[in-house]
Amino acid sequence: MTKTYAKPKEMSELVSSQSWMDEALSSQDEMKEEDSRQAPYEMMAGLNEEHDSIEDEEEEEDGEKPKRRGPKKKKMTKARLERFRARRVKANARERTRMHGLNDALDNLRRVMPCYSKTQKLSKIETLRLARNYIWALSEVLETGQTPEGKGFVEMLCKGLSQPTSNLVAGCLQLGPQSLFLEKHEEKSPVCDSAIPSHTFQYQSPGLPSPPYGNMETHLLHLKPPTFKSLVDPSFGSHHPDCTTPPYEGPLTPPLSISGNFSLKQDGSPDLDKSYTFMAHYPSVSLAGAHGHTSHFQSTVPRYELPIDMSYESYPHHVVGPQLNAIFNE
DNA sequence: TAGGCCATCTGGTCCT
DNA sequence: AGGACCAGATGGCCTA
Repeated sequence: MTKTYAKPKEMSELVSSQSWMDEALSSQDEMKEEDSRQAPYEMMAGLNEEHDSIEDEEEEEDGEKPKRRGPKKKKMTKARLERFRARRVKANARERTRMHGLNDALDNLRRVMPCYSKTQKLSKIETLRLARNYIWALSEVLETGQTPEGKGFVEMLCKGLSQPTSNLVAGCLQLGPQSLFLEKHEEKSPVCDSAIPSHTFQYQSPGLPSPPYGNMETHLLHLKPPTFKSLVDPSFGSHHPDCTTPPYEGPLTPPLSISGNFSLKQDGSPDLDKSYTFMAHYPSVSLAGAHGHTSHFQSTVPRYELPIDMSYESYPHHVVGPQLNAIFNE
């Protein structure tokens, strides 16, 4: 489909022809800026210097244009044009930095989501939706004081998410999406119905995300082990000069095996050296410990029984984090 | 090839 | 005046 956007307002007026864009694009390779998508406007700063006035260009280009109302714009002298361009260049740089900071924050958010993959990032909108659902689901858990029941918890997380993201979440939480969605279909549950219509269900491998997220095997080839830190690591520092949100460097959950279970060392601790794909946070694990009873997660997911005791007490302290440890022990 | 997602540029608006 | 924020426009990349 051809996108039919209106023409940019001022750019076409500022510059009489498309030639500046062509020149700018052709000269992109020569640019020394870190960003190869550097501004065409910034690149064109040295172009069309023969024009002393923007208004001159407007008059030349479009004689049929209706006269603009209001006070007549100041004549754009060469000096004014220079200043304008300089301002624009600076503003563009600021805007880029600002957006990078925003993206960094989104990345940090992705890392604390129930599933996280460096290779297949959730889109921005899906990240926000999942975050909303996650907060909602955890709030429910806190309010009711009960551990999240596997399927119901995943259903809450999946509400309004796309099918691939829903499958990803379900896979990460070790709930077979197939069973989840088929059951949902049978139960006519409103949750996720719009997001994952049964007739479009294309799940291929139980417990694994569907395309475009690929499968565990392919991801396993590309992933590196995570750095486990506490969930509320005080050592957080900003890696971006303009990013006020400290980077989230990990807290993530132990690596999953292809079957979706943790890879364990001989001593029973998670094998952090093993490749992994998606990291799933298990609120049920932590909260089970917090409320002093064991997780129901295993019993609700018979096909993916966890090989270890998933109660908080058995969970490695360095994974959960001392801060949370203190909270849970309150 | 359509459509989704993204980065970037840009002008407008508000605030300091 | 200048910076932050925002939303529209645009083109690139990728996937089904």
